[in-house]
Amino acid sequence: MNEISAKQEKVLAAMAAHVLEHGLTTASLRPLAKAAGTSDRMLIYHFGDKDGVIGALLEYLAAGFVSGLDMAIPEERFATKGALLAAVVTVMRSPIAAGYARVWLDIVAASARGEIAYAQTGGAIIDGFVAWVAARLPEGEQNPDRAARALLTVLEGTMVMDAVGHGDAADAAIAWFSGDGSQ
Amino acid sequence: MNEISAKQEKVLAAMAAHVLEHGLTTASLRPLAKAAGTSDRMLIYHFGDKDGVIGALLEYLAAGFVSGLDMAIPEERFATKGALLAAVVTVMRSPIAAGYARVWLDIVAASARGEIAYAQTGGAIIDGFVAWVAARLPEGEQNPDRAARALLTVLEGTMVMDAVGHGDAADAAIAWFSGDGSQ
DNA sequence: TTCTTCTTGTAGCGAGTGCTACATTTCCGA
DNA sequence: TCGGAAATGTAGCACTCGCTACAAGAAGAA
Repeated sequence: MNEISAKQEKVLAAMAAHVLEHGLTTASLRPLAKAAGTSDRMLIYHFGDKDGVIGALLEYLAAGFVSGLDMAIPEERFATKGALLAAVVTVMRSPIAAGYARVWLDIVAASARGEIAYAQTGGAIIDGFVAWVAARLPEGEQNPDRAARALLTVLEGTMVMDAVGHGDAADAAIAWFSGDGSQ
Repeated sequence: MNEISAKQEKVLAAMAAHVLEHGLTTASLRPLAKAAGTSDRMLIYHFGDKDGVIGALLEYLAAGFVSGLDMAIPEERFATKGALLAAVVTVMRSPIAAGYARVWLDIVAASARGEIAYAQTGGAIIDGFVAWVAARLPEGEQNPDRAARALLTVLEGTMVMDAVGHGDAADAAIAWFSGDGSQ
């Protein structure tokens, strides 16, 4: 359905790099076009309007994120839920993931503001992420879906805490999640 | 230090109401002024520049939030950490708190984007919140500060999940936090 | 009253926003 | 080689943004 030429792909890649550095919701057409070596005129021509540009960008970024995540953490079952969470948090804290974290929090804030396009994309990303986590949970988990969602919720919390400079709190949550909370 | 007249207070209250409905980072001077029955010219006059307006607004909103939270959940020790988390989540999901959740996620996203003023305010809010939670933790908690930070991290995760329409995942995390994760 | 200081309205500047009208070039099939 | 379609450049429109210059009223002190 979405036939994109090699040229389009290059444009998207360049814009994605710009967005990963500067944020998504603050991006405007002219800077985006400049980063991609084209003009706002051309972006509108190819994507219809700004929403089209943002939508394509979101799709591109989401795909890049999951492939990067798969690269960093191949599909294999972890010994404990805590180890899996710690591994994902480590990846999310790496410099190359920082841009994705920024964009993700932009999506979340826009969703909370009621922008349904963002909320839908955000929900879809979470759905994919739940499956991704469930496939890496220790074997014998009674309710993998439920466990994956709980783990993801804690992960989201750590991203928020990291964003406001409270990685210490995030660490406390990870440690607590890894133990049973009693220590 | 911050002497604010009754008139200023009214202006701030009106602007806060506007921000709670429409978001913080998307707010601009003219709509803000209109909501407060004044002019952009006057906002600059009283607060210096837009950063001054936003700063005063953040201060006002933070104060309103903690007083509302104290009202909803007075200072008393809960029987379990899970019960405390569930109580806070219930409050945060109430319609009157929705605006604060929106604003909070705006602050988080701006912090991630590197806007230090927001990051500092966000960090301070978390600090206050940690103390607030610690004071309500069950007695006999070995490390209240650590437990409070872990609880808060999970709470932040639930807010993110709620924002993107995955309250179900948040519920899973709450249930898991309340038990020991084995059920 | 007169003078000074505080407060407010009017108007506008320069920059940026998404988007469009119009003309031109480029390219590919007939 | 020609003709139509796709692609691109130039210029600009109507709007919003944060902020400011200037002047006029309001209020209080002398």
